Amino acid sequence: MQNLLHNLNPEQLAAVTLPPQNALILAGAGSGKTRVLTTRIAWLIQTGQVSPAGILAVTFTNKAAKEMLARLSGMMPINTRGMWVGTFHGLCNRLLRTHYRDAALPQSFQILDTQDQLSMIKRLLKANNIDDEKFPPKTLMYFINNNKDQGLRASAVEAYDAVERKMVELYQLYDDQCQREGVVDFAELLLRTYELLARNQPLREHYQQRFRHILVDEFQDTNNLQYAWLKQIAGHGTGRGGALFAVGDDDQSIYAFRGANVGNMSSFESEFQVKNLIKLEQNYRSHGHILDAANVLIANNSRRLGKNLRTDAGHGEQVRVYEASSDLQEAQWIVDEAKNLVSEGSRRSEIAVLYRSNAQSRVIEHALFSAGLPYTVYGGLRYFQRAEVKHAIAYLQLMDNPHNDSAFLRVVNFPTRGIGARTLEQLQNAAETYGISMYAAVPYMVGKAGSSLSAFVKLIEGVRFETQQMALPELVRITLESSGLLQHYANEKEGADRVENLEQMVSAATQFVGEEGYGQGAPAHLGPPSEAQAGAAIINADGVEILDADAPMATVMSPLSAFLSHASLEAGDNQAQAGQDAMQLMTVHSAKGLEFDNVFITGLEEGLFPHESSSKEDGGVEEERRLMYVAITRARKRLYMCFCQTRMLHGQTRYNMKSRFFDELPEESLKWLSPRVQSHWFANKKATWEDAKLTGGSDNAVAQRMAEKAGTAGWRIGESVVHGKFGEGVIVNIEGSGANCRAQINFGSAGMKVLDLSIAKLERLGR
DNA sequence: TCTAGATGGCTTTTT
DNA sequence: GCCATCTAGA
Repeated sequence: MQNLLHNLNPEQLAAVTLPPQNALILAGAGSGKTRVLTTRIAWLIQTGQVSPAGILAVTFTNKAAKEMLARLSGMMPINTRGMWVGTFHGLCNRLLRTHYRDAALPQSFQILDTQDQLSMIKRLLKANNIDDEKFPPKTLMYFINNNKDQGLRASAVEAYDAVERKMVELYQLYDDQCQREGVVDFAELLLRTYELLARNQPLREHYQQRFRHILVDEFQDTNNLQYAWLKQIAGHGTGRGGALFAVGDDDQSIYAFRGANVGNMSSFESEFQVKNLIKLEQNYRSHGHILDAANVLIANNSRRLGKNLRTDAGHGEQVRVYEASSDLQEAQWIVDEAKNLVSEGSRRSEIAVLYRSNAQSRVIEHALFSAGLPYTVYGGLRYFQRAEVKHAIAYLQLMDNPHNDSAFLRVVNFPTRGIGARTLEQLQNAAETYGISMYAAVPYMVGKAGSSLSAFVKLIEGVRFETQQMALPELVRITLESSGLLQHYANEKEGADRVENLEQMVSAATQFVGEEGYGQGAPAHLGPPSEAQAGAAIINADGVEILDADAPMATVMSPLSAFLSHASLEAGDNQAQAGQDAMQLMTVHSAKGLEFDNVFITGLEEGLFPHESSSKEDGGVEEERRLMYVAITRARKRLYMCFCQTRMLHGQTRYNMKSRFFDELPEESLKWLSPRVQSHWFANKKATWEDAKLTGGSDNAVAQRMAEKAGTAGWRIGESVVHGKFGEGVIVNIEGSGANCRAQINFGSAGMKVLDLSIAKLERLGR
């Protein structure tokens, strides 16, 4: 116990040892949030306040769940079994598998990932002859998901015009189709569980009584449905529910675009009458200047719960700021600085390059590659999303649930078996006529089309039969061979990687079977034990027998079903060579939760960061500012920020102003590495900053002489200017010469203006 | 059925 | 400028 609580600061200690009541912990970046969460759980158990079975800990990502479990088992001698630690989706999956009948799902229901969902919607639109120009599949998908995230079924959605009414209609058709196929999308996992518990009182009360302590990580990222789910399981308003311990940071809320509602934090505070609010403001990560920058920046946001980070680490170095003439030069500068860092003894893996959007990585990657600096880019295709792996998964899905039309369509003609579009169209019509799956509709097909289709069905049935008694890895191997997938890719010229990925599936299955507690030899197909065997049967006060979803997954679902869930819910790693000491390239979003000694924040330009589309949305700029806050607080020792005058974007050269966030940072914490007058026009003339110095005179003067020669009244494209009315801007283009010279100037928030250079009162922005 | 060429779109991301 | 997706034609 002493050991457990030792080294906690007073706020952390207070949070860990709070009485068993609802609590909100405002945990700033680098304040030891995960530590508090896990120590709280360990403390509750070790003081005998709760048994492991009374703990429910919810996270958003599998990574966070795993980390929590790892830390817990390192902290406690007792094992973590019986404790529920997982993602919202993972926990819901477990509940639905156990109570599949009450949830009106087939036992082997399958989970659609985003790709599957979209292709399903496309199919739906086609089948109903809907113009997909008028109803873009993606729009419909967002519509459906957003409504589910709000807890709204099609029947509950209010439509105000014809288009919306149609969308609602399609939403209903989509749900019907999912139900027929026995598949659920991600949002459905949550909504279905919520509805299950709402409808089923004994079940609801059972879980409410069981979970005495519910702990939630990254609470600011919850959407409305997730919050409702938590309220339900915590028995809000019943007077006998468990205590909800929510940990979050409103300043790090960066997922509003996918439905997260920071407002849930204050709703929680008022609705649960939270008396225990603790702020963790002691930062153990960053040096002073970095923290000052973060604090001063985020203070520009209104509607904060209010929090200020402090450190004992001392000021450290200033934030280094660099203005490049072009994105190419920005990348080169990063290379140079990174080389310096490495030669000063930094590990490459302690250097992170952050950007707002993925498109920015290309130029940087190119520069790093040319310089021979090893790097890894986060955010590529995940293992289970690769086409060949998805194909293999589809075959496995058909073994487990042949009525999954998405899986059927994906592989019915892959590798090609002479089953063309027309055949499938007919099959689809038949399926629709009889209200059955495409697989089930095959016997209704006649002629040549019919025979090639039945051959496919025979293939699936054959493999299913052949593997009846086999363990999962063996089943996977047989499937890969019998389906012809391995052959197909082996024959392809560039198929070696794909073959390797497919073969990796066998080891993935082996590993999975071991980790999930299935016997290595357990038959993959064997149905789960009867409900009486699975978990402990519980008799509630009304004499109703309830099965608790407590049993290990092995008793709730077959190895094959479990493996398929795993493939959907945990798309796998996307990190390349993990072993190598490589620089880390990623978006600011994916950097959340990570920390590095050295961090570059790149592309700090108006329109890019803050992103231009954010200014249209309500509160968009505040979210961008939080994103910037997240970026800054990733750095431990050294932070770099950079931007450029010229950038290639969408195939066009753009001239952006430096980000407004620079004006919101404390000047004394910044160190400008470059004067502000270098223009891209120079760069185009292959004149570098050094050249300008050599040619003599002040740099400004040189630039001006060159501009005057060009007859642009001394002004250059790319130059930063100040206008009395419009403020700071960047010259984007100059037309005409002499007295008729007019300039197009991007004034950022004041918009784009065309000004007559002989009339407009402009001043040069120097530094 | 396969391939080349045209088209469109383009912020962020986990499950 | 790049990528995924669609379409026309061999």
